[in-house]
Amino acid sequence: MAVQLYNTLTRRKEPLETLEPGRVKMYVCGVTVYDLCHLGHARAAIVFDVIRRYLGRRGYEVTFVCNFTDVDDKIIARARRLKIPIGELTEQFIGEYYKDMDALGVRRADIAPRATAHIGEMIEMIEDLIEKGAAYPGGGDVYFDISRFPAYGKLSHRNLEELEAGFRVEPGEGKRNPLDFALWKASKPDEPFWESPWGPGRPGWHIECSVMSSRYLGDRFDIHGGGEDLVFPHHENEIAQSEGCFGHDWVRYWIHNGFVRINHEKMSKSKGNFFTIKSVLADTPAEVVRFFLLGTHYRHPVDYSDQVVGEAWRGLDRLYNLLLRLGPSGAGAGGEQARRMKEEADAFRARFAEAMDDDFNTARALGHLFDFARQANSLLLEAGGALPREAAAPAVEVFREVGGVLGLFGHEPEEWFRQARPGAPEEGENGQLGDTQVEELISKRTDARKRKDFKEADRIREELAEAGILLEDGPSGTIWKRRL
RNA sequence: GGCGCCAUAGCCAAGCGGUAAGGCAGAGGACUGCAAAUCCUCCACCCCCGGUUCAAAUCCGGGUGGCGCCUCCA
Repeated sequence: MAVQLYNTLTRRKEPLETLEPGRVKMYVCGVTVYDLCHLGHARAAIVFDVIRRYLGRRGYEVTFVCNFTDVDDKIIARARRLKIPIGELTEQFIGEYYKDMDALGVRRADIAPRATAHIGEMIEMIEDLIEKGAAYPGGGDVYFDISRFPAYGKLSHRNLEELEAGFRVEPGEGKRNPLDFALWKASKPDEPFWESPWGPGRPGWHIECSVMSSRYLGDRFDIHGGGEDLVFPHHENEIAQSEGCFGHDWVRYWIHNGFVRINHEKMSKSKGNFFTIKSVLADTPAEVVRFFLLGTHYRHPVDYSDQVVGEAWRGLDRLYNLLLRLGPSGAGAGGEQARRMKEEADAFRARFAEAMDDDFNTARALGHLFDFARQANSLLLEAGGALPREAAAPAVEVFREVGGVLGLFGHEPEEWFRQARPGAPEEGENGQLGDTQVEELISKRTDARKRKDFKEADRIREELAEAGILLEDGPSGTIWKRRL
């Protein structure tokens, strides 16, 4: 059974049939680097990161291209305000982008091209479009001629009449038709520019993706992705340019992710209702963010709130707790449990694949993961709380596998539970204890428990509790977690 | 105004014609020196009204309520 994926172009799920067997070429629109990234960028990055990882796991050789838009109005405006060259500004925010995405566990693209490094090719493509009669210069600008591309609107499923009806006419532009869009913009005084056959200027936004994708993936490729706000006009325009230039169908599958919302509204710069990735990661582990985001299907909106993230965190804890329990090797004869653990792990592996094959349904996949966790916990219980290493191995292994796809379970479970929780005493504050202090107290308590001095044992438990440390006595000793 | 998406338990969420996954929270029970963790049990007639069908949360029509795109936006 092939991977099924929802194609914005056809509004249907379709089986993935790649141009070349066993290979997937995908291009995802990256960010405009003039400011810090927010959670909306994080979702897009994580969604396509997971898609890419899954296809890789599924046996495809994936080539993943994700660009940086490093010249545009906002970049120019901001650089001017800061009185620095745009290159300095974009360099800085590309750096911040990588810090954020690395922190979120987003694997880097195979190729991350920058618009300004492909200006010459953009000019060539624009010239080509002019030659083909699909574009025309006007007053130092160059526009794409919508009337020459009858299929315009096929991605966003609109027709020209509808579009014209709602279009806001912008004055002072040399367009023949209000829907025509700029391929090249003449530069104003004091703006950065590149020389071109039409005079000094800079590329329009859309042309860069057509140029860079074809440069690295060829003039046809399999998957093009981005946030759903890019469907119109950005991706529609890309199609017009590319198909107008190449003279054939361009991209096979269009994938768009839904928005992150705050109080039911789209998170966006202009609304000002955004959280930067940095601010979120200041008090939430990256894996919690991933887990939270992957708990909703990628095409649906997700509402972000402290409450919901807290719930996700506790859910992830449950999974990590299983990993914790699978760690220490128990003595017991785990033959029967070992056999069943293997069965459960295999069954889960199959269900996970089934869910992911169905339009990358991570939410359903996580549901199966919790089912599996319950089964594994039951087996652990039957075995007296711990299993021999060989018996636990299939479970640990399948966790590794799905973790590798989802970008989860990258921590040692002990370490996971020892990270600071929000509201816990701050480092250096009264009551905050270091790991070694905690462990000393635990060993004192263990001695006390051996003497059946439960009063002293409970006193130590209480002391640690006040410092935000939770103790759990298990078959293989006492473990501790940092808790509120 | 045009086009489109969504509406499932206290909260989040899957579901794509065959009689409601999963998580969080809550209740009861088991286990435990205590506790936590874990396990078991319980907790939804799927926004409303019509229609199609042997059968609808799922399809069609009409409401109501959210949201998005049409302008830079992941």
